[in-house]
Amino acid sequence: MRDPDDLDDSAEQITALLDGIIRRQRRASREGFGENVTHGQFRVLRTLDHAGRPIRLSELAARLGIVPRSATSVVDDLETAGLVARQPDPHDRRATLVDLTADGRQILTTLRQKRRDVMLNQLSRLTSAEQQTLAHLLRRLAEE
Amino acid sequence: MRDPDDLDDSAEQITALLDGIIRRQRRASREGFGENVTHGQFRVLRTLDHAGRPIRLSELAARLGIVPRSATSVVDDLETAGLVARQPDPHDRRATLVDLTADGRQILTTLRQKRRDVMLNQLSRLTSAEQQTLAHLLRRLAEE
DNA sequence: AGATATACTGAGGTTAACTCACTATGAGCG
DNA sequence: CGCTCATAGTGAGTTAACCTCAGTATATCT
Repeated sequence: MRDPDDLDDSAEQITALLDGIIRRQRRASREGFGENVTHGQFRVLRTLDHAGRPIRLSELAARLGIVPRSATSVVDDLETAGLVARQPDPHDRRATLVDLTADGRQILTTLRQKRRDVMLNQLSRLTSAEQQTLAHLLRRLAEE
Repeated sequence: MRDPDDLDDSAEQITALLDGIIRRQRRASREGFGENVTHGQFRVLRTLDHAGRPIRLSELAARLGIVPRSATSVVDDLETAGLVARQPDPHDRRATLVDLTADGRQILTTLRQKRRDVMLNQLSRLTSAEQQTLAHLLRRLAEE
Protein backbone atom coordinates (compact mmCIF):
# COMPACT_ATOMS: atom_id res chain seq x y z
CA MET A 1 0.00 0.00 0.00
CA ARG A 2 2.81 2.30 -0.91
CA ASP A 3 2.26 5.82 -2.08
CA PRO A 4 4.02 6.11 -5.43
CA ASP A 5 5.31 9.54 -4.47
CA ASP A 6 7.17 7.94 -1.64
CA LEU A 7 9.01 5.54 -3.82
CA ASP A 8 10.85 8.02 -5.94
CA ASP A 9 11.19 10.61 -3.27
CA SER A 10 14.45 9.67 -1.65
CA ALA A 11 14.48 12.80 0.47
CA GLU A 12 11.34 11.87 2.30
CA GLN A 13 12.34 8.26 2.51
CA ILE A 14 15.68 9.05 4.03
CA THR A 15 14.08 11.41 6.49
CA ALA A 16 11.57 8.85 7.62
CA LEU A 17 14.24 6.20 7.94
CA LEU A 18 16.54 8.39 9.99
CA ASP A 19 13.63 9.20 12.18
CA GLY A 20 12.73 5.63 12.90
CA ILE A 21 16.25 4.48 13.51
CA ILE A 22 16.96 7.20 16.01
CA ARG A 23 13.73 6.55 17.80
CA ARG A 24 14.51 2.90 18.20
CA GLN A 25 17.99 3.64 19.37
CA ARG A 26 16.79 6.06 21.97
CA ARG A 27 14.42 3.52 23.28
CA ALA A 28 17.11 0.86 23.39
CA SER A 29 19.35 3.20 25.33
CA ARG A 30 16.63 4.13 27.73
CA GLU A 31 15.87 0.53 28.51
CA GLY A 32 19.30 -0.94 28.35
CA PHE A 33 21.46 1.61 30.02
CA GLY A 34 20.81 0.87 33.62
CA GLU A 35 23.17 3.44 35.13
CA ASN A 36 21.36 6.61 36.04
CA VAL A 37 22.70 8.49 33.10
CA THR A 38 20.39 9.80 30.41
CA HIS A 39 21.12 10.00 26.75
CA GLY A 40 21.78 13.71 26.94
CA GLN A 41 24.13 13.25 29.87
CA PHE A 42 25.94 10.53 28.01
CA ARG A 43 26.43 12.88 25.11
CA VAL A 44 28.08 15.39 27.44
CA LEU A 45 30.41 12.82 28.92
CA ARG A 46 31.34 11.61 25.49
CA THR A 47 31.99 15.11 24.25
CA LEU A 48 34.16 16.02 27.21
CA ASP A 49 36.17 12.87 26.80
CA HIS A 50 36.56 13.61 23.15
CA ALA A 51 37.80 17.09 23.88
CA GLY A 52 40.41 15.64 26.18
CA ARG A 53 40.64 18.80 28.27
CA PRO A 54 38.36 21.07 30.28
CA ILE A 55 36.21 23.13 27.95
CA ARG A 56 33.93 26.08 28.41
CA LEU A 57 30.30 25.48 28.90
CA SER A 58 29.56 27.46 25.78
CA GLU A 59 32.00 25.40 23.78
CA LEU A 60 30.39 22.26 25.12
CA ALA A 61 27.02 23.56 24.00
CA ALA A 62 28.38 24.35 20.55
CA ARG A 63 29.82 20.89 20.20
CA LEU A 64 26.54 19.35 21.25
CA GLY A 65 24.58 21.58 18.92
CA ILE A 66 22.41 22.98 21.69
CA VAL A 67 22.09 26.45 23.20
CA PRO A 68 24.30 27.25 26.20
CA ARG A 69 21.37 27.46 28.56
CA SER A 70 20.52 23.86 27.87
CA ALA A 71 24.08 22.75 28.53
CA THR A 72 23.94 24.46 31.92
CA SER A 73 21.15 22.16 33.04
CA VAL A 74 22.77 18.95 31.90
CA VAL A 75 26.03 19.96 33.53
CA ASP A 76 24.15 20.82 36.72
CA ASP A 77 22.82 17.31 36.94
CA LEU A 78 26.10 15.67 36.06
CA GLU A 79 27.89 17.80 38.60
CA THR A 80 25.41 16.82 41.30
CA ALA A 81 26.04 13.22 40.37
CA GLY A 82 29.75 13.85 40.64
CA LEU A 83 30.52 12.90 37.05
CA VAL A 84 31.79 16.27 35.90
CA ALA A 85 33.27 19.27 37.70
CA ARG A 86 33.08 22.97 37.04
CA GLN A 87 36.12 25.17 37.57
CA PRO A 88 36.59 28.84 36.90
CA ASP A 89 38.47 29.75 33.75
CA PRO A 90 41.65 31.39 35.00
CA HIS A 91 41.81 33.65 31.96
CA ASP A 92 38.21 34.84 31.90
CA ARG A 93 36.21 35.18 35.04
CA ARG A 94 32.93 35.06 33.14
CA ALA A 95 33.61 31.57 31.93
CA THR A 96 33.47 28.17 33.62
CA LEU A 97 35.37 25.18 32.44
CA VAL A 98 33.78 21.77 32.59
CA ASP A 99 35.75 18.58 32.93
CA LEU A 100 35.20 14.90 33.56
CA THR A 101 35.85 13.59 37.04
CA ALA A 102 37.43 10.20 37.62
CA ASP A 103 33.97 8.82 38.31
CA GLY A 104 32.66 10.34 35.13
CA ARG A 105 35.42 8.80 33.11
CA GLN A 106 34.77 5.43 34.62
CA ILE A 107 31.03 5.49 34.04
CA LEU A 108 31.60 6.63 30.51
CA THR A 109 33.65 3.52 29.87
CA THR A 110 30.94 1.28 31.28
CA LEU A 111 28.24 3.00 29.29
CA ARG A 112 30.20 2.83 26.08
CA GLN A 113 30.46 -0.89 26.58
CA LYS A 114 26.75 -1.37 27.16
CA ARG A 115 25.87 0.93 24.39
CA ARG A 116 28.14 -0.84 22.03
CA ASP A 117 26.35 -4.10 22.74
CA VAL A 118 22.98 -2.58 21.98
CA MET A 119 24.21 -0.91 18.86
CA LEU A 120 26.10 -3.84 17.50
CA ASN A 121 22.88 -5.71 17.48
CA GLN A 122 21.39 -3.25 15.04
CA LEU A 123 24.49 -2.52 13.09
CA SER A 124 25.36 -6.15 12.61
CA ARG A 125 22.90 -6.23 9.76
CA LEU A 126 25.49 -4.38 7.76
CA THR A 127 28.88 -5.67 6.81
CA SER A 128 31.73 -3.65 8.13
CA ALA A 129 32.37 -2.23 4.66
CA GLU A 130 28.76 -1.07 4.57
CA GLN A 131 29.14 0.45 7.99
CA GLN A 132 32.09 2.42 6.77
CA THR A 133 30.19 3.59 3.72
CA LEU A 134 27.28 4.58 5.91
CA ALA A 135 29.51 6.46 8.31
CA HIS A 136 31.13 8.23 5.39
CA LEU A 137 27.85 9.31 3.83
CA LEU A 138 26.44 10.42 7.14
CA ARG A 139 29.54 12.40 7.88
CA ARG A 140 29.11 14.29 4.63
CA LEU A 141 25.47 14.90 5.45
CA ALA A 142 26.34 16.14 8.89
CA GLU A 143 28.96 18.59 7.77
CA GLU A 144 28.24 22.18 8.46
CA MET B 1 40.52 -8.15 10.56
CA ARG B 2 38.35 -5.81 12.53
CA ASP B 3 39.06 -5.67 16.16
CA PRO B 4 36.28 -4.86 18.59
CA ASP B 5 37.44 -1.30 19.03
CA ASP B 6 36.85 -0.64 15.38
CA LEU B 7 33.33 -1.83 15.73
CA ASP B 8 32.88 0.20 18.81
CA ASP B 9 34.21 3.12 16.95
CA SER B 10 32.03 2.91 13.93
CA ALA B 11 28.99 2.09 16.04
CA GLU B 12 29.60 5.11 18.18
CA GLN B 13 30.41 7.29 15.23
CA ILE B 14 27.32 6.31 13.34
CA THR B 15 25.17 6.89 16.38
CA ALA B 16 26.64 10.29 16.96
CA LEU B 17 26.17 11.22 13.34
CA LEU B 18 22.58 10.07 13.20
CA ASP B 19 21.99 11.98 16.34
CA GLY B 20 23.34 15.21 14.98
CA ILE B 21 21.57 14.96 11.66
CA ILE B 22 18.22 14.33 13.25
CA ARG B 23 18.74 17.15 15.68
CA ARG B 24 19.46 19.59 12.92
CA GLN B 25 16.55 18.39 10.91
CA ARG B 26 14.18 18.77 13.80
CA ARG B 27 15.35 22.24 14.31
CA ALA B 28 14.92 23.06 10.65
CA SER B 29 11.39 21.70 10.78
CA ARG B 30 10.57 23.66 13.87
CA GLU B 31 11.74 26.90 12.37
CA GLY B 32 10.82 26.49 8.77
CA PHE B 33 7.52 24.74 8.80
CA GLY B 34 5.21 27.57 9.54
CA GLU B 35 2.02 25.53 9.66
CA ASN B 36 1.06 24.72 13.21
CA VAL B 37 1.89 21.09 12.91
CA THR B 38 4.59 19.54 15.05
CA HIS B 39 6.95 16.86 13.95
CA GLY B 40 5.01 14.20 15.82
CA GLN B 41 1.75 15.32 14.27
CA PHE B 42 3.33 15.25 10.86
CA ARG B 43 4.38 11.68 11.49
CA VAL B 44 0.79 10.74 12.23
CA LEU B 45 -0.51 12.38 9.08
CA ARG B 46 2.16 10.69 7.04
CA THR B 47 1.38 7.31 8.57
CA LEU B 48 -2.33 7.61 8.00
CA ASP B 49 -1.78 8.61 4.42
CA HIS B 50 0.55 5.73 3.97
CA ALA B 51 -2.01 3.31 5.37
CA GLY B 52 -4.50 4.56 2.84
CA ARG B 53 -7.48 3.65 5.03
CA PRO B 54 -8.81 4.35 8.52
CA ILE B 55 -6.76 2.45 11.06
CA ARG B 56 -7.15 1.73 14.74
CA LEU B 57 -5.48 3.96 17.19
CA SER B 58 -3.48 1.04 18.49
CA GLU B 59 -2.35 0.15 15.00
CA LEU B 60 -1.34 3.74 14.44
CA ALA B 61 0.69 3.61 17.63
CA ALA B 62 2.36 0.40 16.53
CA ARG B 63 3.29 1.88 13.18
CA LEU B 64 4.72 4.93 14.86
CA GLY B 65 6.62 2.85 17.35
CA ILE B 66 5.02 4.51 20.36
CA VAL B 67 2.66 3.27 23.05
CA PRO B 68 -1.07 3.64 22.39
CA ARG B 69 -1.53 6.19 25.14
CA SER B 70 0.89 8.52 23.40
CA ALA B 71 -0.95 8.17 20.12
CA THR B 72 -4.18 9.18 21.85
CA SER B 73 -2.72 12.56 22.69
CA VAL B 74 -1.37 13.32 19.26
CA VAL B 75 -4.66 12.29 17.69
CA ASP B 76 -6.52 14.47 20.19
CA ASP B 77 -4.63 17.51 19.03
CA LEU B 78 -4.95 16.68 15.36
CA GLU B 79 -8.65 16.08 15.78
CA THR B 80 -9.07 19.43 17.49
CA ALA B 81 -7.24 21.00 14.57
CA GLY B 82 -9.57 19.19 12.21
CA LEU B 83 -6.83 17.28 10.42
CA VAL B 84 -7.93 13.80 11.40
CA ALA B 85 -11.24 12.27 12.47
CA ARG B 86 -12.11 9.48 14.85
CA GLN B 87 -14.92 7.06 14.03
CA PRO B 88 -16.10 4.00 15.89
CA ASP B 89 -14.99 0.66 14.53
CA PRO B 90 -18.21 -1.01 13.37
CA HIS B 91 -16.83 -4.45 14.19
CA ASP B 92 -15.48 -3.76 17.65
CA ARG B 93 -17.04 -1.25 19.92
CA ARG B 94 -13.89 -0.92 21.98
CA ALA B 95 -11.90 0.36 19.05
CA THR B 96 -11.76 3.72 17.28
CA LEU B 97 -10.61 4.19 13.75
CA VAL B 98 -8.57 7.23 12.82
CA ASP B 99 -8.54 8.74 9.37
CA LEU B 100 -7.28 11.82 7.57
CA THR B 101 -9.76 14.57 6.82
CA ALA B 102 -9.64 16.52 3.58
CA ASP B 103 -7.89 19.33 5.44
CA GLY B 104 -5.39 16.89 6.86
CA ARG B 105 -4.61 15.51 3.46
CA GLN B 106 -4.11 18.95 2.07
CA ILE B 107 -1.80 20.14 4.82
CA LEU B 108 0.17 16.96 4.53
CA THR B 109 0.88 17.75 0.92
CA THR B 110 2.05 21.24 1.75
CA LEU B 111 4.25 20.02 4.58
CA ARG B 112 5.78 17.32 2.50
CA GLN B 113 6.76 19.90 -0.03
CA LYS B 114 8.36 22.21 2.51
CA ARG B 115 10.03 19.40 4.26
CA ARG B 116 11.42 18.06 1.09
CA ASP B 117 12.90 21.44 0.28
CA VAL B 118 14.69 21.54 3.60
CA MET B 119 15.93 18.02 3.26
CA LEU B 120 16.95 18.42 -0.34
CA ASN B 121 19.14 21.25 0.71
CA GLN B 122 21.05 18.95 3.01
CA LEU B 123 20.93 15.98 0.73
CA SER B 124 22.27 17.89 -2.21
CA ARG B 125 25.72 17.27 -0.84
CA LEU B 126 25.35 13.72 -2.01
CA THR B 127 25.04 12.57 -5.58
CA SER B 128 21.85 10.77 -6.34
CA ALA B 129 23.71 7.48 -6.49
CA GLU B 130 24.96 8.16 -3.00
CA GLN B 131 21.49 9.04 -1.87
CA GLN B 132 20.27 5.72 -3.14
CA THR B 133 23.04 3.90 -1.35
CA LEU B 134 22.25 5.77 1.83
CA ALA B 135 18.56 5.02 1.56
CA HIS B 136 19.35 1.39 0.96
CA LEU B 137 21.65 1.08 3.97
CA LEU B 138 19.24 2.91 6.21
CA ARG B 139 16.41 0.71 5.10
CA ARG B 140 18.38 -2.34 6.08
CA LEU B 141 19.16 -0.79 9.44
CA ALA B 142 15.56 0.09 10.02
CA GLU B 143 14.19 -3.34 9.22
CA GLU B 144 12.45 -5.10 12.01
C1' DA C 1 34.63 55.98 31.65
C1' DG C 2 30.82 54.37 29.10
C1' DA C 3 28.80 51.58 25.59
C1' DT C 4 28.66 47.18 23.80
C1' DA C 5 29.51 42.35 23.65
C1' DT C 6 30.15 37.78 25.88
C1' DA C 7 29.45 33.94 29.50
C1' DC C 8 26.56 31.93 32.24
C1' DT C 9 22.03 31.10 34.77
C1' DG C 10 16.97 31.78 36.79
C1' DA C 11 12.33 31.29 35.41
C1' DG C 12 9.19 29.21 32.67
C1' DG C 13 7.46 26.86 28.31
C1' DT C 14 7.03 22.99 24.61
C1' DT C 15 7.41 18.45 22.43
C1' DA C 16 7.33 13.81 22.56
C1' DA C 17 7.59 10.39 24.85
C1' DC C 18 6.57 7.35 29.25
C1' DT C 19 3.75 4.61 33.32
C1' DC C 20 -0.12 3.36 36.13
C1' DA C 21 -4.75 2.73 36.84
C1' DC C 22 -9.43 2.87 35.08
C1' DT C 23 -13.71 1.86 32.04
C1' DA C 24 -15.90 -0.46 28.33
C1' DT C 25 -16.13 -4.16 25.54
C1' DG C 26 -15.05 -8.73 23.54
C1' DA C 27 -13.94 -13.93 23.89
C1' DG C 28 -13.28 -18.37 25.96
C1' DC C 29 -14.96 -21.82 29.00
C1' DG C 30 -17.38 -24.81 32.24
C1' DC D 1 -25.68 -18.42 31.05
C1' DG D 2 -22.32 -16.08 34.00
C1' DC D 3 -17.35 -15.65 35.18
C1' DT D 4 -12.87 -14.75 34.15
C1' DC D 5 -9.40 -12.89 31.41
C1' DA D 6 -7.72 -10.15 27.53
C1' DT D 7 -7.88 -6.01 24.63
C1' DA D 8 -8.87 -0.91 23.22
C1' DG D 9 -8.73 3.42 24.50
C1' DT D 10 -8.04 7.26 27.88
C1' DG D 11 -7.40 10.31 32.48
C1' DA D 12 -3.79 11.72 35.47
C1' DG D 13 0.69 12.58 36.20
C1' DT D 14 5.90 12.34 35.04
C1' DT D 15 10.29 12.70 32.43
C1' DA D 16 14.00 14.16 29.06
C1' DA D 17 15.70 17.32 26.20
C1' DC D 18 15.26 20.88 24.27
C1' DC D 19 13.76 26.10 23.77
C1' DT D 20 13.25 31.57 24.77
C1' DC D 21 13.63 35.71 27.42
C1' DA D 22 15.61 38.42 30.83
C1' DG D 23 19.21 39.31 34.25
C1' DT D 24 23.99 39.57 36.38
C1' DA D 25 28.92 39.52 36.02
C1' DT D 26 32.79 40.31 33.46
C1' DA D 27 35.54 41.62 29.42
C1' DT D 28 36.63 44.65 25.45
C1' DC D 29 36.55 48.56 22.53
C1' DT D 30 36.31 53.59 21.60
